[in-house]
Amino acid sequence: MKLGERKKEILRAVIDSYITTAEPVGSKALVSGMGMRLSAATVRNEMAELESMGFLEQPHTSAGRIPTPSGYRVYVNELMREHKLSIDEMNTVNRAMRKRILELDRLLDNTGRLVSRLTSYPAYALTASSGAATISRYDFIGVDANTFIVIAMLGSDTVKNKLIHSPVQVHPEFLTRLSALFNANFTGVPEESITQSLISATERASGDTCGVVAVVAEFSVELLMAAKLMQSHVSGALNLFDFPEYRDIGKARRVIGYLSDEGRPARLPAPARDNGVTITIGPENLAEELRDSSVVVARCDAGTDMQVMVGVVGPTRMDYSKVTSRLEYITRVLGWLLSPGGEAGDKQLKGDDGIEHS
Amino acid sequence: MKLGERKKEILRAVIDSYITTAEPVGSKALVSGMGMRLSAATVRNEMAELESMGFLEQPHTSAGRIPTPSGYRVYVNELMREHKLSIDEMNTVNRAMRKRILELDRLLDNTGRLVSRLTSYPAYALTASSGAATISRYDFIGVDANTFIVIAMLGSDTVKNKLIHSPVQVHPEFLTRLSALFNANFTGVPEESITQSLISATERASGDTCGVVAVVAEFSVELLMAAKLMQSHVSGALNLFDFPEYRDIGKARRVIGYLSDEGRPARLPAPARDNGVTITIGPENLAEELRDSSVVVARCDAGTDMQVMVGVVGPTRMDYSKVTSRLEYITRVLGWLLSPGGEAGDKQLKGDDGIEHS
DNA sequence: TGTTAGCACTCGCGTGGCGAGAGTGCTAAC
DNA sequence: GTTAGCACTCTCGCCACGCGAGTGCTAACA
Repeated sequence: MKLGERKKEILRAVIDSYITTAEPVGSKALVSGMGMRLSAATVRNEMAELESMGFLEQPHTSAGRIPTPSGYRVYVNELMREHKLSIDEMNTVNRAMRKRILELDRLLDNTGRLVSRLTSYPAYALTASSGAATISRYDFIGVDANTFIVIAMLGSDTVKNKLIHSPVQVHPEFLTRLSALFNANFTGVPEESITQSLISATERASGDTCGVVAVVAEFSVELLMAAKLMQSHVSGALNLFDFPEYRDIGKARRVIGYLSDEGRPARLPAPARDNGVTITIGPENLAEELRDSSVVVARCDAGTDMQVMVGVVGPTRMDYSKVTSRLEYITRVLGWLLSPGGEAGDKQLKGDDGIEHS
Repeated sequence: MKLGERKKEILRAVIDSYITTAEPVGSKALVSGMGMRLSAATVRNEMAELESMGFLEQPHTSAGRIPTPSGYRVYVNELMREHKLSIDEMNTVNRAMRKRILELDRLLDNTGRLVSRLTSYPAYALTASSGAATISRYDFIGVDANTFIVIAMLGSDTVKNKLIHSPVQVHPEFLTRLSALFNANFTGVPEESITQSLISATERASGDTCGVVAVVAEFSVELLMAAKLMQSHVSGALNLFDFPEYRDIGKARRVIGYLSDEGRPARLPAPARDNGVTITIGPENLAEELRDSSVVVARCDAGTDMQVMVGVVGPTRMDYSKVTSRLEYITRVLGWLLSPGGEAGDKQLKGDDGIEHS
């Protein structure tokens, strides 16, 4: 099913126009709007053929044409013009990302916000890791007689803390003992290894009689579960309402609900390799809720067993070109920041001149 | 403007019915639906009078009546029947709150979620503190040669951490020096006292040549700003779409946008005293964006100079009675948890039998 | 005097017909 | 292979119409 040069041009013009206006585009509008050197009648014939090939369709007889999902498919695969980021936009990204945020989840949150601001579509960011997450170290800090802080580091990029009151006094030596025990027995183990018997043993060994050990263990399990759940950070959800295709509240609701619902992100599309971008158009989506939306998602790898996905959802007539280029740039920057020598990436952005030094 | 007993009963019946159906209620529907022992004609006369008093209005001639804001006002002030929480609901609250979360912002987040689940309206939670927030202690933990964690405690209930990579090696002695300097000079001071000259002095005193001090100082400022901003945690925003009055997307958007927008919460209503509940109906709201929504907000005090506000927004025909009772109960529990001897509150909930032991 | 039944009236809402406009497909000419 | 012309189709906005819910008024009743 090879398309002739002229058909390609017309298909591209139709999609470009539909992307910006959301109105079915007719032959007349096409020749006048675009700088077409063909007559409307010829364009009509071509459009009729594109329709029979399944790339265009008419909402009803005697209306203009709109692209079908397969139409968008060939558009993103071969027709789409590459969109360049302006210097301004690059600077925005660089400035936003240069804040040296090292904690993964805060970083993802920020990235999502940035993406949704830059694309004006709702955005999400989430991590997937092939290996099970484990806690790499514990620290205990006494605050006052009854209060202490436990700090747990997850892998090499996430630090979480919790403030704990104890019904009885906590002595510094008790905290030292806790620290030794947790660092010896709770680090490097997956969530399911934190069993009741391990907790009881630790309670005995530390001399804890009032459940402090249990609280710390519960906190640890919570962290490990959260890491496994691939929580997604959604931002700019309200942007969805700017698009006429989501005037229908139910539709918008389902999409936003789906994205925010934890656990669900499992069924979002994901690119196969580092720096890859995947575009999933309407019915290509696995999730029922996204069947009439499109998803563009970029991946960047951090270390050997963790991947970050940054994605955007919108109507099928999404501006694929603009979104793709921005996602690509942002995940590239994210990759620099997350690469083992994170500071190297940091240096890349120092310039603030928008010129890419890679 | 004293209302007769019968007028009160009719006004209450109209509002009760309108709250559940969102349809204008006519005289006939009233006498048949409710167990009225009066005839429709009499009710009609009374309703006409209530209308001339400004408590009811007709969307158009020959439609039923709907309550006006002043109608709701007298309803909440004197007509509303007290709603009792069921044992089940109390248990839900107790179980959800009993998790011993001590960090304020996580607690607020959870509370908001709980409220929106229990009321089916969007909920928000935020803190206001009369005194300026300050950092009460710093801790520095070395992770590896180039990496360390800084932990800052805000007041007595918030702990935040940040992972920092340094371009040069950080020695344990350097961290000790940082700790001493920050605990001496950065604790107990408001955000505006963290000046460039203080930072420079600290850099010199610590021997920092690569901006690590600046990063920690910036982190501190960020925390203090966030504490001052009264960030609000909004949950269940999507619930708004269940109400026909928010079918109009623009309206729903404005309300949700207003709540989520940081900084804005300043203009939300707030009760004057601990455990108080304030109901603000439609045009009574200061914020333009809330002029046709109602807000119910409960306050509970934690310590001497911090207040927590938990609120709910919805259409003016909100179920004030249900919402008020739930907010009251939840903030009471929150108050126990936040009271200086937080564990006392914890004990109140131990029973899980829903019986209130206070 | 307060309450009730009856009745004419009002007005929003949903339905159906109508005309305008946009866009198409087909055919014939270039 | 391309273009101009023309009849046809279908949506959308507009308007008139009738239904029904609900009212206000009046007169009769306890």
